[in-house]
Formats: sequence, structure tokens, C-alpha cells
Amino acid sequence: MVMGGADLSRERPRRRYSRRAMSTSVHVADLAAHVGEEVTLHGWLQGRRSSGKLHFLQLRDGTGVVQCVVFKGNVTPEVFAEADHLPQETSLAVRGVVKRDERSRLGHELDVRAVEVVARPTREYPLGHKDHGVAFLMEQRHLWLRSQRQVAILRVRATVVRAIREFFDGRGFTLVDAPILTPAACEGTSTLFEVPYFDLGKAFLTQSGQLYMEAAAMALGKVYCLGPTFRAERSKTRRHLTEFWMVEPEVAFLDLAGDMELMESFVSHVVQAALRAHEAELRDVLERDVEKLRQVRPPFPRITYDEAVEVIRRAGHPMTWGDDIGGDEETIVASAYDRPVMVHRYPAAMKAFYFKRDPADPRLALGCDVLAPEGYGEIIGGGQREDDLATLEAALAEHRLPREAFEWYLDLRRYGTVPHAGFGMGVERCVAWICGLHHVRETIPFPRMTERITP
RNA sequence: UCCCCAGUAGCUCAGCUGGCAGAGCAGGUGACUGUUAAUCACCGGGUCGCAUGUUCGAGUCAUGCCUGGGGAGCCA
Repeated sequence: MVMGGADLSRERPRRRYSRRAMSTSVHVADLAAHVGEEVTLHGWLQGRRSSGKLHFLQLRDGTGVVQCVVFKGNVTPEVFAEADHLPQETSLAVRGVVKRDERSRLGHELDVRAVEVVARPTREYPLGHKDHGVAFLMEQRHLWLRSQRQVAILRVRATVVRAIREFFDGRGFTLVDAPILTPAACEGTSTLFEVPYFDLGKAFLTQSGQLYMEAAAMALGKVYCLGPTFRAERSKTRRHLTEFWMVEPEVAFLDLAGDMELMESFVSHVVQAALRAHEAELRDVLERDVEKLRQVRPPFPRITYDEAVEVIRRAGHPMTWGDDIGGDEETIVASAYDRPVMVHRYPAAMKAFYFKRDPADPRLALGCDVLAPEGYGEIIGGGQREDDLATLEAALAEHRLPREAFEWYLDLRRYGTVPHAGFGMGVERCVAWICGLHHVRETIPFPRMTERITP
């Protein structure tokens, strides 16, 4: 793709430093193929240093950063003088000869012949090259995205989403989009965002597409959805957002064991795809220990909830059967392994109404969570669904859920019910883990949190 | 909803037992032909989050409020 700046500048009246018509427009990432040639780069001035007869311009174009060397003898006096006073984030077209240079981190740099200013900043750029606090960076999120680190994260995120689609599309799954406006909660109404909905009263922003995927699985067999999800919980932790993306596959005629195999091959596919595409960025920009990611291959360890409780107790952490595995407990369990651990068969009382009970022990639900290593916690939750009509009706009543809202869902058990299972994975938690980030807010371009909705 | 912490220059922070508002970076001017967060010299830059109170005197102490950060619960 030719960048917009190139086309724009072509339409402009000729400026003082007009480009030579023969100079090729290229991207920083492709410079190695143009050594010795005269080319034009379009980008933004990330930084500048001067040393008498030399100015060093760091130019970022979205594909990389290259140092452009402006030598006094190679350009007009006007260009040389202006190059010393260009503010950070000036948008530029720079023409010059690509030269190999050992002193450059890229291995080559641009020997500048002409500099054309596309636009000068009208104010001083707020983000310097020194440290900034989190609050300030979040306020400047629209500009923070330009940093090398944020660019790397967004690229990994894009690859993760592509890998998710590749995985399911390549296995006969059909993409089915779940609605975002829904009439009721999956598990009660306390955690949902409300929106007014014409004469029908209130609607809610979806908390999960799962129930709809169950309906779609009865039509198409293997389905998945991938879209935004909303939780109105006042969660203030590094693992929570109020708006996040979730992928939710659902498969007819699948039991818990099959579901767990699907989770395992899915997670390793996504991690390996991200590693293959971004190993250098993960290691050099994000300082991720890529060897830990390389280990993320099947088989993942499988332990029951009962065994997890034992592991936690042996680690000296008091816990009674029936308690949820919280953040600290997750870390204890996950740190016992070098790859994600699958914890299955939780007490039914702490799980949602739609989980199928374990026929071997009715106290247990046929659910499974995948805990990422290195303290990243739960990235997947899922399991086998209750397929028996009477049992599901009883579960609805136990959870005090409004029966009418779930009549359509009960229909799925009235007309040709089958064993089925699925799961949901949080895209941001997965990306945070792969990138080795402290907080999920960096994994989404414009995070939505309880105390922040701008920019 | 609960617990903890912070708010001082554009940014990151220091400011002791209450006594003239500070530094680094960024910005401006200049020097330097290889800088990598360049260096060096000089210059400009303040509603100390807001309000009330205590005091001869408050950035500093007290109370309330606001804004943000970290964590818990809940979850992905």
C-alpha cells in the first residue's frame, strides 16, 4: 500500500524542496532491498540529535524506525537549517540514498538529499522520550499508540485474532455473530450495562454469546463467535476491562474431554502463531522470554478441582473444598507447571446454571478453566452444557432466573437435544500473557475501564 | 462495594521538625562531522488537585470533597 502522505504530497503545489520524480517511495521495513538507491520515505519525526554539520533524524513510518543523516554538504542551507529545528512528530517526506552502516541498529540508514515537511505540529508533542506515569499515558492513549512498544503489542493482537480465525475456519467451524444487544443476562442482571430500547423497555450489552452459540451449534454443528463483550462490574484489577473481546466456540456432540482437547490445541496454535510472526518484537521490544512461549504445546497438564485444592493446601495456603480458586490460588496452581494447566470438574454450586453435572459425582460440574502460566491466570472458561430439559429447568429455578427469558434456550433441549460443549477465551488476557504485559489495558487500542472512557 | 497509596513546572519527581518554590527531562538560543535517552553553555517556565480550618506564617498539619493509581470480590 502506498501511504496517504505520498498521494497527498503529489497533489500539492510544488514546494521549496520538491522531490525528484524518479525517487521511489518505500517503507522502512523494505529498506534492505534498496541499498545504494535513492528513495523517499514518508513518516513522522520520532527524535532528533545534532552534531554541528550533521543532523540525525529518527523517522518512524509504521513499519519501522530509521535514522536519516542530514549532512550539511548534501542539502541546501535552508534544508539544513530547518532540519535542526523540526519538532517531534513532524510529518515528513525524506528523500535520500540508502546506505549500509554498521553504526545503525537497523544495519542501514538514509543519507538525506531533501526533506519536505508535510505538516508541522501546532503544539509541543506531549510524550517525551523519558518515563511517563500510567495515568498520563492513558490520557494520551491516542498518541501513546505511536510508541514502538504499543505498535508491537497491537501487531501481536492482530496476529492473535487472525490465528483464532485460522484455527476455527480450518477445522470446519462456521463463524456466527452473536448479538450485542440482548434482552436478559446469562447469569443474572447485576453485571450488565443497560440501554433504553424503544417501547420494549431495557436492553443490555452482551455479557457472552454462548447461549446463542448453543442455538447455532444445533444448526451448524461447529460454530464460533468473536466480538466485544461488556461487563458492568466495578473490577479494578490488571486483568479486567469493562469492554473486551471474547472468542466462543460451541460444538454439538462434544463432551468435556473433547472440549479440553479443543482448548489445548487452540491455545497452542494461537501462541505458536504469535511467536512465529513476532519473535523478534516479543524478545527485543517487549522483552518477553520467548522460550516460555515455545513450551506452550500439547499436552497441557490436566488436574481436577480436588487436586488443585490439594496443590494449594500443600503450598501452605488454607483453602476449603467449595471455595473458588482466586487470583493468589491460580498463581500457586499455574506456577507448578511450565505450560497452561487445565483445571476441571469444579463444584457445581460455584458455576453457572447451564453446566452439566458430572454423572460420576453430582456435586461437580463438567467445567474446565485454562490457567496461563507466570501468574496470568484464567484465560479460558468453558465446559459441557446441560442437555437434559428437566435438569436445566431445575437449575434455572435454583439460580432464581426468569424462566420466560430462557424459553427459547429450553427449546434447544426440547427439539433434538444433544451433548455439546464449548468455551470462551478473553482475547486481551491471552495477548497480555503472550506479550508478557503487566496489565490488559495495553492490549486493546482504547481500553474501557471503570474510571476511564476517554479517549 | 471494600481496603491501601498518590496528586508540586508540559513530563518524572524532590521538598526533612510549618519559615524565600527546586532538580532532571522537554521547550528556546548558541557550540560541535557520527549522535544512539548525545554532550556543553545560557534563557523562559508554578492556581503546590479543590475547599475550609489551625497558625504570626501552610506545599508541609487537620477535616471534607474531587481526580487518578494499586489490590480484593466478580470474572475472560
